[in-house]
Amino acid sequence: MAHRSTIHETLTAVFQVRRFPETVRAGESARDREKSGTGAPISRSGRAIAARGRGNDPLPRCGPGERTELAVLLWERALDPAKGTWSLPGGRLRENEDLDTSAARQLAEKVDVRELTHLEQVWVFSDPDRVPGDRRIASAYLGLVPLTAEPELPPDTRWHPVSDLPDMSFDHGTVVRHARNRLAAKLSYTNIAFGLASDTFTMSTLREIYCAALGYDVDTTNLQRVLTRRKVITPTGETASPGRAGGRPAAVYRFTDSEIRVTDEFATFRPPA
Amino acid sequence: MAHRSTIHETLTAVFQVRRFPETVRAGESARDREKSGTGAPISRSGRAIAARGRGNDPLPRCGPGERTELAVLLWERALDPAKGTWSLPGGRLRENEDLDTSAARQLAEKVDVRELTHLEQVWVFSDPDRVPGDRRIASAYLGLVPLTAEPELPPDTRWHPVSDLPDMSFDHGTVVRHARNRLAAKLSYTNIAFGLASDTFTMSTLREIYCAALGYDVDTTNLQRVLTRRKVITPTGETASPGRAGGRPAAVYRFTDSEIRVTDEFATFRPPA
DNA sequence: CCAAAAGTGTTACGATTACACCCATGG
DNA sequence: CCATGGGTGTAATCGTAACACTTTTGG
Repeated sequence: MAHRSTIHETLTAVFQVRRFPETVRAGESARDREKSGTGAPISRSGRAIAARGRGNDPLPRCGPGERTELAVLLWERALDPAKGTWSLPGGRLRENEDLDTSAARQLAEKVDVRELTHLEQVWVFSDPDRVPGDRRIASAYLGLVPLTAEPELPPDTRWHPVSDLPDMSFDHGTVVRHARNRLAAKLSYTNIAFGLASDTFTMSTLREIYCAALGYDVDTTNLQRVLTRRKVITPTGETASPGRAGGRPAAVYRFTDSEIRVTDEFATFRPPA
Repeated sequence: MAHRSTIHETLTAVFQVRRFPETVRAGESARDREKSGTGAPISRSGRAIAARGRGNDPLPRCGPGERTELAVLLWERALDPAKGTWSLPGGRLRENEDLDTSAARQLAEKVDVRELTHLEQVWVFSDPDRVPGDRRIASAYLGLVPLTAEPELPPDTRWHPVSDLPDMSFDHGTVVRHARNRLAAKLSYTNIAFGLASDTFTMSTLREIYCAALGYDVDTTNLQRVLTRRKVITPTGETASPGRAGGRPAAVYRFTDSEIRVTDEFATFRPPA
């Protein structure tokens, strides 16, 4: 039997809340989605992009034909093994770094790590045959990038909505699901959303973030009250001017801490009835 | 620079609810711990052992001078490095096993693994210098042994109350705390207590288990209602005869499942006010 | 003024905690 | 018949969900 070396790698599911063109759910509940859906894949209005390019609070409202969704960063394999499938960023652990350091370093090849607001260990995948060739033990990580960041990406790399993952390499799909579940759970009892939000934001922006990350609808009012009571968010005192549609100007908030913290050990958001 | 090989090991915190002689809360926190802490865990009354030796529901009431507590299995190092400190069972990962398998195999040297009712991954410790010599990346596990089990132990191995750990090797103390926190958290929203309870049991026994594992007092009445509503426990229909002190015979229950399961995603036990 | 967006207040509900009271048994 | 657990029922509490109503702004 040939000698097989064992290497240790990290794999990071980097999440960001983004807008995607409405997906065409072919075959099934097709028509409704189609109408505004298919046509506009690339066309995120220049204005929107410009507005988000800046550092702060660009109220990303859902335009028609767009959905705000949790996205994960993937790159497409140009070579075998698993050519053409999509993979999580990551790579081999070096001799003198710990896993956290390694995950951050590997990510630097794909995104500007200065944009990375949070990184945490999620799970270890150790099936001896999880990938062909040498054995690779994978430590899975969860990473977060804020709403307003628009990092440059290498040509093989793209954001994909987690609700509609492409053909994934090896067990990378499982990794994404694990990480997403972890994120959703932690939204309830920690301030982890700081990693997905921009420096300052309005409550409706924050609501969109929570909706996207949790996968269900959240009430703005209650979100505000809960997060304020727990001192997770703090009003800056400023207000944001409304869009051209009018409306009352929104109060601007920021996260009290920029590091993860358990804010209420016994808290649980629940999906709507 | 000398070449340093990297190996992957597992470390398992095996927990069992056990009775210990009451710690003497003497003058300060220093002396008391030393006295009964290190020395005494052997002197459990013969009767208690006999009663618990059998397979089912021996209502372990706290006698005077005894406390029911969560215990962790440790062995004492006879050799350097860290001679005389206490370690978690574990060891090196083999080429053709995954981490779960490895953890179970390593444990077989310390306890009868047939007694092991649950085993799950908790964390990875990867600091390049966490132990002297070759680099060891440690995957930490949580293991459970039921109340009634009284496994044979090797001479260097002993149960220690988690509230009073001895001098621990390397980062093993941190591992124990991590695992214990994980256990406490999962008691709220999963049926993980099946791993700590015997096949069948009365509510007051189960209460003791929850108290020991959570570290705070739990109301028997409410525990029964909550676990019944969630269908975590099922009445067997039998009753246990009361002790010589008299009292109404207790209903006997069993856990509905003998595998971990999320029973109520949004549940949280809270400590008493 | 009217529509749109944001914020306030109130109620409803679900789950858990706390506790008083009734039941069954041994001595 | 009484002390000792065990079990049942009910009230109190806490947090979040739901929603109607008021405020502020643009057209």
